This record gives sequence, structure tokens and C-alpha cells, in this order.
Amino acid sequence: MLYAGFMSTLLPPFPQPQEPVDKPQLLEVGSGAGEPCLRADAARNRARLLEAATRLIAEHGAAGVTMEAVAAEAGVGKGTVFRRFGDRTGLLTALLDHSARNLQADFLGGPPPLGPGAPPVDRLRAFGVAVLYRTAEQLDLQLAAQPDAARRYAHPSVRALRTHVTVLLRQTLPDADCELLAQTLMAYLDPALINHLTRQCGMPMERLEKGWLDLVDRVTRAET
Amino acid sequence: MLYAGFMSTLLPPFPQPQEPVDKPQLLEVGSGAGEPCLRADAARNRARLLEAATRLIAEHGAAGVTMEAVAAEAGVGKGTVFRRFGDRTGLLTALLDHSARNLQADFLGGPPPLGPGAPPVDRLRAFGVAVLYRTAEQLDLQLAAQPDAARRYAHPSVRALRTHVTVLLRQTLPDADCELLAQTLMAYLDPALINHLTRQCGMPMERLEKGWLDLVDRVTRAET
DNA sequence: AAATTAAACGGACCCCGGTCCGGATTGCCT
DNA sequence: AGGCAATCCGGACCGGGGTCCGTTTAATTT
Repeated sequence: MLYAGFMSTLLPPFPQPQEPVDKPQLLEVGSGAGEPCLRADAARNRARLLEAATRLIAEHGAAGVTMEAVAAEAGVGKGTVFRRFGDRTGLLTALLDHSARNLQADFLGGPPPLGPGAPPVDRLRAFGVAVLYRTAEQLDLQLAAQPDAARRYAHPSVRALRTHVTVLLRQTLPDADCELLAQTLMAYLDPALINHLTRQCGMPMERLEKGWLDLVDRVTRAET
Repeated sequence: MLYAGFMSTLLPPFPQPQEPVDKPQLLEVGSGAGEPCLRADAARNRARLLEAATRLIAEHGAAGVTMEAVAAEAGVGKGTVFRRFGDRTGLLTALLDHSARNLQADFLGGPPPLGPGAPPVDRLRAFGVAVLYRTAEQLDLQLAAQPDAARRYAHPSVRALRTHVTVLLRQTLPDADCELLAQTLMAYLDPALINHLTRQCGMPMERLEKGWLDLVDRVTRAET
């Protein structure tokens, strides 16, 4: 129910993929022309599939989202699911796309401290906290949507967040290897880690939050 | 060929699991009694399976290590593979166990700066570098052996390394949340990240190494 | 040595992710 | 309207991970 009911509104303005898959094109937001626009039946089926997946998650959890089940629930063939979303990860990612775009909009153009206007370090702090809680909310889905080891760090949505962190870092530490530091910071926000710490180790979110602020402090601290 | 030829020597003194799987019991090394000791046929088959897997990796890469293929190559039934190693991850982990034990022996009892005797921060630096290069050597296997998102951070071998980092950190930063900091440091050494940075981004190992040293500096730096 | 029991074996079986391709639709163009 | 090409659909098909259970075999006991 966390993700329920947002699909119904986003079909018309929610075209997407072309060749094999529809990648969540974070970053190029305002576009308006670059996208191929699906055929009518394809768009209809896409919407049905997302709704079906949402329903299945609500009923049986993320584990119940089997490609066949989604296809059946949506009343389409299995091949259609794969044509549209590429693979299971793609489908699950599409389910998260809505919230991902919101987050991105917030830190790209929203009010400070998350958005522009605040000092970079403050934005960094706010960013981490925002991601932390967003992830905790959708933990099961985020976990299930995680690609295999070889693609995890190359995944577009992760790259988008990391790029933002890199930019903020560079404004604070112009001489450091901000790409590596950004990877480190992002690693702290890995859904799998958050899952481990909260559910398997029983840490409260407040501790994770403090941990993030402390980490940002340490990483951005001037040399002694 | 990286991992070839070490199994032949470790069958007799390489007992292991009991119930469903054989977990790599890092940490409790000297034991000598705690282990159930396999039945003769089971031990023989275990050895055969590890050899078979090694052979398959050499020929077809880690992707070629299919449970059925290993079973066939070893001349046993598929069920036997699962009984012995639990799942694919377990089998692949067993293949890495040898090197994991070596590393652990080195930082628990080897010469400084990796082993005891050097200042904690120096040990930390050496530890990261050692893990970095060990991982790079076995990258394909390490990648393939990575468990799914829900178990990645709970995996015994990862825990063992992390515990060590936690201890070293605590000696340096008695008042910090060393568990979280250890997670952060370990995340930098994630095989999937190393794979991404070296193969997908084309970074040289020297840069990763510098990055580790820098990270340790920042994390362990006194407050300003 | 025979009997007993716990453990190991093996392969048939199930499920699911992913592929493929002949056939049906859609959107465009005349 | 009618025709055409591009796109999409759907379900049969494949391969691999993981499970199950009747059978076999190793260790132990008498």
C-alpha cells in the first residue's frame, strides 16, 4: 500500500523505453520530445502491468511479484512483461521510479537545505537523511529491485544520486578524489545495508541518521 | 587458474558442515574438536566437487559453474552438491575459503603492519590494501559468490572482516560509533564496487589504494 | 559377522527468469 | 476506406537453482 495508487495518474505523461527496455531516465526531466511514445496498446498494457505488480506486492509482498504472476494478473502474456521492462529488476525499478523522480526534483530544484541555496555540506547532510528515510519506507521493494552484483553500481538511478553527491563534494573539497568519496558516502545509503542494520541488527533509524551526519563531518573535515 | 590446485592438499584436514550447509567458520580456527567430521564418502565427494568446480571455472569462467555441471563433472548427483554446500553461493564461498583463511591468519597473527604490533591506524591501512588486492585477484569469483541483497552483510566471511575493522577503529576512536564507521570502510572494499571502479570506470588499482588511505585518514582524523 | 541406524546419495520434479517467433494490432499514408 | 510496415503480443520453450524422498552406504553395536 506504500506504492499504491500512483500509477493511475501517470500513464498519459509516462511514455518511456524504446528498444528493449524502458530505463528510468532520471536527469533528463523536462524533455518533452526525446521519447518515442508507446503504441496505444503498449501503453495500456504497461499501465496494467504496473497496477498488477502493485496489487501483488500489497497482497504477497515483493517476493510474490513473479513475472508470470504479474502477467497473469494484468491479463497479458509473459513476453509482454519482458518486452516492456527488460527484466524483473526493470519492473521493480519502474515501480520505484515515481518516488525516485520526486526525490530528484527535491534536491535539484526544491527548497533548501535539500535543494540549491544552502551550503553544499548542509545539502549533503539533508540529502543523506532524505535518502535514508525514503529507503527505509520502501525497503522491501528497494531490496528486491537491486540488480545483481555486476550492475549494481552502474544502475542509472544510483548513478544519478551519486553524481549529485559528487558535485556537492567537489564544491567542498576541490582537491580531493570526490568520485571515490561519493562512492563511499553512497555506500552508506545502500538499501541492503540499511536493511541489515535496521532489521538484522535492530538499530533505530536515529542512529543511522546520526551516523550519516558524523560520516559527512569526517569526510569533509579539513586536514589537521 | 588463479584458484587452481589448492584443493588437493586440503581435503583431509578440511571437514566442515553438519546440518544443511558447511559455513566457513572463520574466527574459530584452532578448534580441533567442534567439527562433526563428514562420513568418508561425503568427504570424498566434497573434495571431488571442489576440484570439479575449480576445473569448470578454469575452462568456462565463473558463469560456467552451474550446479548441475559441477555435479556431473564430479560424478555425483545434483542433490549432493546442495546437501554439501547449501546453495550456489555456498559452493563459491567454499572455493574462496582457502584464501579467506590465509588473509585472516595474516591480520590476526601475522607480522605487522597487518598483524598485531603496529598502531591500529597502520593496521587499518594495511588491511584495506591487502583486501583490495586480494579481491582484485579473484574478482570474478568474488562477484559470483556474492549472496543476494538480504544476506550480503550478514555473510560470515564479511562479518569476520568487519569485526576486525571495528576492533581496530575502537582502539583509535573510542567515542565514535565504530560499528557504523566499520560498515562504511568495509563498503569501500565491496567486490562489486571494486569491479565497477576498475572494469567499468577503468580506474587503476593505485587510485583505489590511495582512496583507501585517504578514507582511513579522514575517518580517523581527530575533530577540529 | 549380522543387525541397526543415521547419514548420504541421486535424479526426478517444480518454479521462475528469460528467450523466441509466428501471428495479431496499430498507426500511417494514399 | 484500404493497404502496409512497424510494432507489439503471447505462450511455448529452455536452462538453471533448489527441493524431495525412496534407496544405498558407511559407521556402530551386539
